[in-house]
Amino acid sequence: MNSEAAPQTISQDSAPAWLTRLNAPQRDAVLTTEGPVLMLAGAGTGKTAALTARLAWLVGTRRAWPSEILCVTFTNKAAREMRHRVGALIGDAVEGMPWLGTFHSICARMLRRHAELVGLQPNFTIIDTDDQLRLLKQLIVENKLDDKRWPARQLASLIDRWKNRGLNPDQLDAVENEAWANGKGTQFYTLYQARLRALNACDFGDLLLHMLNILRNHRDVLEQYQRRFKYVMVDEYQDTNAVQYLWLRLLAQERRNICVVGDDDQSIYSWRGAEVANILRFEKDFPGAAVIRLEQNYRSTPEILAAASGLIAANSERLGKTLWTEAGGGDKVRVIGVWDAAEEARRVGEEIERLEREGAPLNKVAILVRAQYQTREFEDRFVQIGLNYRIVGGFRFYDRAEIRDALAYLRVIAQPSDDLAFERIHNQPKRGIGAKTLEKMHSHARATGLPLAAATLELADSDELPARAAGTIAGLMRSFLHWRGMADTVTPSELLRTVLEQSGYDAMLKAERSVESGQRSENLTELARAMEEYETLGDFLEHVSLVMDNDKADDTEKVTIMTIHAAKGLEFDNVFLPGWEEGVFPSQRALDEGGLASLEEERRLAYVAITRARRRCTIMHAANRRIYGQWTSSIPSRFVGELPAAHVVSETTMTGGASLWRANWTETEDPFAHLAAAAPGRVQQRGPGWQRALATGYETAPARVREATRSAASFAAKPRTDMAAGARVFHDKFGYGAVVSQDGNKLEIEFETSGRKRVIDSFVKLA
DNA sequence: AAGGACACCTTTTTT
DNA sequence: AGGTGTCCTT
Repeated sequence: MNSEAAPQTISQDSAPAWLTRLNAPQRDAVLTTEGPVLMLAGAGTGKTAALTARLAWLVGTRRAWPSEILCVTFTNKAAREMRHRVGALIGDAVEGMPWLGTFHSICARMLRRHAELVGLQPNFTIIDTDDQLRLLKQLIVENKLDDKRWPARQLASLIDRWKNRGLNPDQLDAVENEAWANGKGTQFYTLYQARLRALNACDFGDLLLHMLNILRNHRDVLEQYQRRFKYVMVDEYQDTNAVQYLWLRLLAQERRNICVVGDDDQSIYSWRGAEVANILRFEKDFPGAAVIRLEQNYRSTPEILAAASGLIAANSERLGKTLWTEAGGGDKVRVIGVWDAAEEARRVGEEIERLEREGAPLNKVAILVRAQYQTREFEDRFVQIGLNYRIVGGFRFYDRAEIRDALAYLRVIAQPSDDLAFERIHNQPKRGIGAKTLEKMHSHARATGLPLAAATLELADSDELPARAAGTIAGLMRSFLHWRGMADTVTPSELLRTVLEQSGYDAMLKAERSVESGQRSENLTELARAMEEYETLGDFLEHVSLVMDNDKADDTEKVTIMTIHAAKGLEFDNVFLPGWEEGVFPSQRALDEGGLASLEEERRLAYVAITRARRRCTIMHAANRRIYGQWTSSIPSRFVGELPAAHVVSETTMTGGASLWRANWTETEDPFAHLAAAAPGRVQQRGPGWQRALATGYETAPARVREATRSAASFAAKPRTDMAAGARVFHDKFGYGAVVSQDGNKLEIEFETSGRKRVIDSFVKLA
């Protein structure tokens, strides 16, 4: 799309090219500007195209100024993308779209204007999860609860849940109140809120809850925003939680020009309070809503679509969509069974090297995992074979200790009452202020009601502290005064450089002389560089807490490794989906706790995963995996079994194919007996995935058994030469035993405690 | 006050 | 298995 075509006005009869390029339902979604609109957009159906066109249309036809449109997304990435694409359609007008952003950043912007209505100052701090936990732990300890029995994490997640549901402390019912420390829910929630207010701070949940409270309690403010926002648009509506829903409803209920876009089949965030119900009941909330279905898929091959559709069909409670595509051809979805996670990584590595040789760009290859811990195996392997990769998510840039320290300094400068930040750096770098002194500081702060930093300054002026400690503290406080004075005259990034230098932080890193400390210094340099585009410290700090992420632009070609959650909304030519095993995906937790609802969410997650693929999708399951450092046998995921057989082809890399698995499992013992026993309620004890694996890979001749090239070699191809009958050996699971016979790479061993077994020689070492 | 040993708990997923 | 938090030692 070129940005020269930037019509500022559009008349109805000369529709711009970007509009005529849309398909009929997409165009409907654009042109139905008045009244409520529910856009049900399946995966890959051009929902962002429709949404951005709609925005451009509203602005281009002068129905609204950019500043009169509220456009909400969930992630910063989505907001950026939308801003970018709208810009391509209407040009610079998009610069003036202050209300395009995430729920959190938009609410933060609003809350700064009305902070005093909820007892905050406009420069309030937004604390992150880490600060939140430290704060809660302090509260728990101060109030004489055992923080082992009642961990801060648990309280944090309860409070989060309450906030997500729009509940203030006084709105908790008896059940919720009981949920923490035998009826102390309300008390601790209240204490926490009071403490935050005293710190002039709020957490992520507060951004929304405070704004909701303001809109509820201050008619004038509500009306001001209702007048301002002529149109409201919401992306990923299936992911909204109760507060977000209530907030939107208040803002949109007057004009009713609200257009929500979503896909109930891609609702994967119920664990953080999202309620699919919001999208399911939209038509009830806004009677007369136009319902527009985007069902033509522009992304995937028919085989991939069919596999995904077949899988998701197993869910109940769907609004129902039928994805179709004009494209033809394409490979079936492959399902590959491997021995263990290491082989899984080897196999993926080989496949990717092959793709690379065929000229496929690595940027369009992704490995999507269920949980972060699965990435390690791939990382290890790719480092070994020298394959460029990038891991998205996990630790963010600003989660690193040195970045958080630097930010803590800046926070204290920006806001002297930020006790959490002050506490973080009071002895970083080491100044000889330990637990004892800190305790005195805290008790003095409590006694006087002063912020920690101010109380500390007072304390340093008294004889309460040893002269030495008092001296260093006084020095530190003088530094802060000095920096605070500088803040108005120098740029944020200059300020940071000064602080790092004068505080001794730089010196501390230099003195360490390790590889990591060098890396840390670089990170801090990077931070200072990132700050250069901000004019004020406040701007920067807000960006850090709400917007900043670490996907830096990177021009080198890399394979992407990330969680399925993080991949939502993205697409790749080639997608690898490892770890499709019961207990991994669906996750054990989903199986244990959430019942059918959470199993269905896992299935939606599987659906999201498959629909990321444009050309080829490869699903893998390993027979053995280490979980919590313990070797565990696993059976293929039930989702494997639910894939429609006509669109799937199964393979195994096992050398000797069936015999190897059978030798170990089906003939000698049932390795899954414990799994079956652990799930008495399960109808099919082994799950359909197991049936499929047996049927396609191991019982009958497989459709296409691939002999592994390199991957199997390390564990199966070459028998060990250091084993002979009679050798005493050790096996992780079975313990000590004596080799009875050797058959290729398989050993028959008489174990001292567990009897005679057939095992793979690589799992055994000489004792 | 600081550094080291040990117990422990973990793995969903993120604004 | 590995990282974190707590306690014990110096």
